[in-house]
This record gives sequence, C-alpha cells and structure tokens, in this order.
Amino acid sequence: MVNTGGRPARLNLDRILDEAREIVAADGVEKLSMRRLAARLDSTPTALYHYVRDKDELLAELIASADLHIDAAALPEGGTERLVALCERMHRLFVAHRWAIPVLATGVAVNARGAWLTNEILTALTERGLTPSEAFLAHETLWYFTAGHALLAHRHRRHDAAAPPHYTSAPQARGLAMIEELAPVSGDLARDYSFTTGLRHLLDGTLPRERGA
Amino acid sequence: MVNTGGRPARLNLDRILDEAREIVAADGVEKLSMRRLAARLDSTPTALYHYVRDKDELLAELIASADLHIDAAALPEGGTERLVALCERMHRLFVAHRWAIPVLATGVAVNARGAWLTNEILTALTERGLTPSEAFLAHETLWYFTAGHALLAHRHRRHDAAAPPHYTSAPQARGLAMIEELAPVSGDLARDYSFTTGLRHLLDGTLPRERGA
DNA sequence: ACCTGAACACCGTTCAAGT
DNA sequence: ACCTGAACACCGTTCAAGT
Repeated sequence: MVNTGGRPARLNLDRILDEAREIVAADGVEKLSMRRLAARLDSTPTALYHYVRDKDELLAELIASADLHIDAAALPEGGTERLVALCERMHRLFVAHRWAIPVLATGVAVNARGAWLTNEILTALTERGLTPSEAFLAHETLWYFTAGHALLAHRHRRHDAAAPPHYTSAPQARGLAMIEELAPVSGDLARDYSFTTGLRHLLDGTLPRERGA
Repeated sequence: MVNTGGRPARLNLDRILDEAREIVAADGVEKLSMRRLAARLDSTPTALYHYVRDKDELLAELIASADLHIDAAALPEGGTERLVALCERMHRLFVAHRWAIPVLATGVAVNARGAWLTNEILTALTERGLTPSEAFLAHETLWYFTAGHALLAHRHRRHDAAAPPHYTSAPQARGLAMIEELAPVSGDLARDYSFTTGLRHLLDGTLPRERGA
C-alpha cells in the first residue's frame, strides 16, 4: 500500500486526470470513484481533495482536458452536407463520452476543440441562411436532440431476457389504433431509425408544408 | 424499530410503491434507497427483495403505476396545434418525472395513459399528412428531443456561484467568430429559448427551403 | 503544502436462519 | 411464505493529526 520506489509518490492534477481517464475508458464512469482512483495512484481518497474540490470538479476537469480529435480536413467544404457531417461528429463525440453529457448540461467549460465544433456548426447554419440569433436557437435544438439521442438510444434492459418489440400489443395498447397498427412493424422501423434520420427531421421539418405557405 | 400496533406490519407491493412515490415526490429519486424505504416501512432492506427483484424493478413498477393524469378535454380538437399541445403535455410529464426518463429509455412498459398519449401523437401526425411509418419515425425524433430537453435543460451548477453567460469570451473562444459575436447576447437568447421553440424547429424545419424545392 | 487514518453517514445485494 | 440479522463490498466527504 505504501509507495516504495518505482512510481513517484507525489500526486499532481495531471497524474490524477490521466489515471481517471484510464478508469473511465476501461470500466466506465460508474467505476470511477475517489477511493478506487486513489488506490490506483497508491494514495488515499482524502489526498485527492487537495487537487479537486469534489468529484464533480474532477469530472469537469476531465472534460476540459478531453482529447476531442476532430478531423477537420475530412469534412465537406460547405452546404447542408457540411452541417450534417458536423452534427454527426458532435453525436459521435457524445456517444463516446456519454457520461459527460449531464455534466456539460450544467454549463461546464468545454475546451478549444469543443468550442471550435460549436463555432463551425453556428457558421454552417448562417451559411445556410440563418441569422446569428436564429443559428444560436437552432444550435440549442440540435444540442438537445443530439445529446438526448446519444444518452437514450440504447434500449438495453438488464433483465427480461430478449429485447421486446418496440410497441407491444400489451393490454394497455388495446383500442389504441395507431399503436396496434404499428406494433408488428415497429421493430423493423426502429432499426431503420438513426441519429441522421432525426437530424434531417430537425433541419428540414417532419411535417409537410402547409398548402399555400 | 419493531412494529407495534398502528400501521400493519406486513408488506405488500402497493404499500412499498406508495411509500417510494412519497420519497421521490418529497426528496427526489436520489433519496430513494432500499434502506431508507425499508426504514420508512418499519421493515428491513432485505424484506423488500421478496417483492421486487432489485432496485431497477422497483423503479419500473413505479413508472408502470404512475398516475399520469392527462386532461384530454382541454386539448385543441385537431391540426398542428393539437400536436403541439400533446407534445407539451409529454414534455411536462417528463419534467415532472425526470428520473423516469433513463428508465423509459431501456424500454420498460408504460401504463395505459402513457400509451394513450403516444397513440394521440401518432394519430395527430398522420392527420397532418404522414403515413403511419413516417409518424413512427417522427415520434422517435420527438421523443429524443423532448426527453433530452426535459433531462438536460437546467444549467444549475453546484459551485462557481453565479451562472456564467451561455457562451463566454473565454480564452478557448478566441478567434471563433460566431461565438465571439454571440457571446454578449447568448444569455438573452437562451432565455428566449423554450421547449416549444425546439418543437417548432422539429415540426417545420430549422433551415429555409432550398430554392427550387 | 501535502498527505494519512479514522470516522461519519451512507449505498445495493446475498445468504443463512428464524417463524 | 415472509421476514430478520449479519455480512460483503462498496460509496463521498470531513477533519484532526502528522511531516
């Protein structure tokens, strides 16, 4: 338990964050605890409190120092396809760092690469004809949908064995015409649905134009 | 600690769920623990495991037995306004039962009233011109946005005192034109943004029509 | 300044034992 | 069948004490 040669005994924020990142990558955030982290660093849980105020601050530091490598060169040059590609990048980052989403929602600072992505999306929106203010509002909607999808789109039950059909013909669906109609095909339809499906809804609208508009 | 008259000693699922609901309503889900729940029932944590397999099942039962009173009479009769009103109802339910959202995402069964609301939204979508399959896909998008917004739209930091402006002019924003331009007004714009703003984006599209389309 | 050890106030879950 | 008590394997955080 006591440090004897080899690894340096003294802590610093970088060592703490590196080790924390390793735990999250290998076992998920749910396995990141002050106690486990300290043990991995041959230290004590309480020693960590000299470097971060609490666990929330540790998570915020983890996000601020995250390596968000975005390959800007691979993006389409302009138009709607660039916007779609940027949103897909954002979605992929969120899926990879799902645990960070609720922390981001509290308003913690992102790093330069995260800010760059936001700026690119805002720019792409204005290039498609929105004013800066409209682009801001559109980005809010994109954020909620993208984060929501990244966070919630894995119907993995812990028990109950095989995944049930999306809409069941269970007793509570009796007499509900649309659900009864969709029940047999909802599984296939759900498989067709992707983040990009929803993204297109968001950009182009889900409803047909009102006649005369 | 031991039961002496007054309340009945024997447990049953209804008593357990009622007490659990009271804890969640009064103190939030984070305060709902098997131990606290058992103590409130003058019982032991382990006794609860005769009625539910684990805590996840307790939460699923809580959702299945939730009282989702939806005032159908107060809804507009038809058209887009009915659809908007239904989605706003769904949003309000999600905000009131925020803790249930991640559980719902795993695919647990909702009760008859929840199924009714889904059916009404699907019906409203078809009445606006979508095929049943298109309505299903549109409902998926609505669900992710609505759940995402309900879950993530409260920028409440635990520390750092006053809420910071939405887009800061922090070092990481240097040279990012749109963020720098929006920084001074982002606070006001964020205040203007509501669930309904995003909902309209979703239904009507955020982008202007391509010319010639 | 940096770190330890003990302590406080908690968790979910299993399992053998009692009635 | 229904319930208890002890136990296992954990949590985040505070605080007095050591160097």
